[in-house]
Amino acid sequence: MAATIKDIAKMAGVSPATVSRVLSNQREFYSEKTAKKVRDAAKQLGYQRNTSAVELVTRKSRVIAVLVSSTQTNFSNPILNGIQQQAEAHNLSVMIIFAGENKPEMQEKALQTVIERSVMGILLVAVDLDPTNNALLESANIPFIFISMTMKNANFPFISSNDFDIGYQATKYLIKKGHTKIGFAGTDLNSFVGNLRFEGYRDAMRDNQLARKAEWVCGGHFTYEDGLKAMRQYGQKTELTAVIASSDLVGIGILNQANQYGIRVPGNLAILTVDGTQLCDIVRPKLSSVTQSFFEMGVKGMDMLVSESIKEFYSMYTPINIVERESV
Amino acid sequence: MAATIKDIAKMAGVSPATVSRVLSNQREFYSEKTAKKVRDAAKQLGYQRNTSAVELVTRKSRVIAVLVSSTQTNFSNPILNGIQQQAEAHNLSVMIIFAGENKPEMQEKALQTVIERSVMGILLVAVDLDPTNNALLESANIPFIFISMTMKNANFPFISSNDFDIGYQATKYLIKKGHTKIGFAGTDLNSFVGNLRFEGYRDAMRDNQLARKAEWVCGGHFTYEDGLKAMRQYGQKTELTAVIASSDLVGIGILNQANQYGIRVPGNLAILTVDGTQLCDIVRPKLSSVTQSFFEMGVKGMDMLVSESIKEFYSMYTPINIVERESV
DNA sequence: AACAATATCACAAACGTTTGTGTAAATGGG
DNA sequence: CCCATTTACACAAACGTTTGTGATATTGTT
Repeated sequence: MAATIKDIAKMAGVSPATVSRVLSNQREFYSEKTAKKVRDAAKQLGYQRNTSAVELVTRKSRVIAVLVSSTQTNFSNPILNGIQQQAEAHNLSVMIIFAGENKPEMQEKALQTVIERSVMGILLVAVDLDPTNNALLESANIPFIFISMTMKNANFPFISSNDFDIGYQATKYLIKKGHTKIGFAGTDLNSFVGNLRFEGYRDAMRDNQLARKAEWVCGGHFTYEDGLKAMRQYGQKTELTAVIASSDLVGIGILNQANQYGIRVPGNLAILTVDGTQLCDIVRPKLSSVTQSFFEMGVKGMDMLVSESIKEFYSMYTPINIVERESV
Repeated sequence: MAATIKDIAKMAGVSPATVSRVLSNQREFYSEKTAKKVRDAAKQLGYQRNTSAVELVTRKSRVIAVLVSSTQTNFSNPILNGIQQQAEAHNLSVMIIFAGENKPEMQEKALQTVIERSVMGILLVAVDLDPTNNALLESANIPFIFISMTMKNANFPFISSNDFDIGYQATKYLIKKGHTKIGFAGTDLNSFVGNLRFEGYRDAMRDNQLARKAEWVCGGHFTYEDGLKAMRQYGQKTELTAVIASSDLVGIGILNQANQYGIRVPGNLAILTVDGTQLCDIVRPKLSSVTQSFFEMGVKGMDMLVSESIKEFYSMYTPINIVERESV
């Protein structure tokens, strides 16, 4: 049905080889006169190149696969926007695949599909890859980078915030504001990033000679409900004067539950959230945050993937900065 | 580098044809004995099929392209989740491409890339296709469906809420609650959906013998800032007792600006938003909404695309329902 | 035991490109 | 005007599959 390169060749009276070279602008192979004939014929036939054929023969594709964990934290959007922007700049296509909620089998299936397509690179956004899939990812010989997720297995390249630093800076900031009893809510200490942040929190407390209590830290997975739950665990008469929320949504959960308890924010309780998305600006009081550079993660991730230098497993941190709003 | 079907054939001592048929389970073509040899060899070689080659020869692909307008309204996530769920059910891959902020050239480029890939179907999520691209979309002979966007050009199949009904039901609901002076904020009346919703609003007012004023309706594009702006336009001493917000974010903008004016919600001003995402639940007061079935749109869209019956341009509405929370 | 029917497999063409190489025509220098 | 160089193009192989058809071996029927 669709027109092929041969149809164009016939119409223009040249060989398919010439058509191919004209259409991909290999200047030293054709004269302008035949080039025009070819281009006219192509337009007239409504030619669209067949990407499968191209990728088959060239043995590489111009698509970047993005695996994103479907645990819907809202920060994946700015990351994807960054990725998309750079993809356009490099004239690449982006294939986004939801890798499920970090279930090993779903991850494996997602990996299979992208490897079959022999994509030119893989970006893993916020996916906590199960160790059983490590081998599969490596065996494909496709460059990959983790975004917004650092791995215990330090051999994998990543672009992310420094999670230890997030915990440390957040705590230090609150201490500087005069707080001594500081909660830590909404993240699973068994997860790698959760643990890193906690260590930052712990060290900052220690470095300032502040005691901690086990009940000040609450688990969770970055959700709004985790925030509500954390505040309920702290209770109406909590001794805490400040709390670090693992995400904006957690922060909002804490805020709402605190208000319900009659605890005023920031009067009775300061809240500092991690992420700093638009959500911080649309609630009242606006939430102060440790803001991550999500858009930049996407940009840098894509850039690193197309650069040749990823051969040596190179990782980097994107900056974090504390944005003061109204909640501390 | 990577193992091919021929390598397997050699190792198993059979022909490539047999390997192909074993691997794709064409039962009537091989014995279990050779099948086992083939499968063992495949596993041992770490075989991954080459999708390009498959698609080239079969002349069809198992990927659905999703074009999504990057005007980041937050409702695209549930739609994408619905799409993704059904894609898995049908064993399809999903390729997501951001089509820019409804700029004609970006739309064209996005369309080109998916057509080149000869995807098996195209889902256009919230993209307001420029008429200049209509021909391109149609010429590709690839089934497509618009999601959450109805077109003036009625010949294109879509899945969406009934926007007239959204306007009508929202207005009717507020009238039933005793309101007579009702604002309409955050949508561009020149857009097709904006206009439809406005007509619903207008007709509901008329059907209830209520007068309207031009200054009660404010334009915009569903953003938080549009909400702030609308409320500022209404002013601190507005006569309005209720307002319909074109999105949750617009509703929150109105809410925050109203609070700043000392206008109490819902005491002095009722707010009814359109969309009904999680945002409605995390602000205080919680926002009542005309809730759309976004997830279902994704599910139905994918289902329609794979069903054969889309040949005749079939469109459908997904249900809307009013969820009462605390803002009216 | 002979023949038909079936099961199992191999051959080879085809999908639409890209690209190395061969070759005829055009150009240039002297 | 002759030979060397360059320009402009065509030929054909290759990429990794799928699939129609033909060939051989196996089974079944009488």
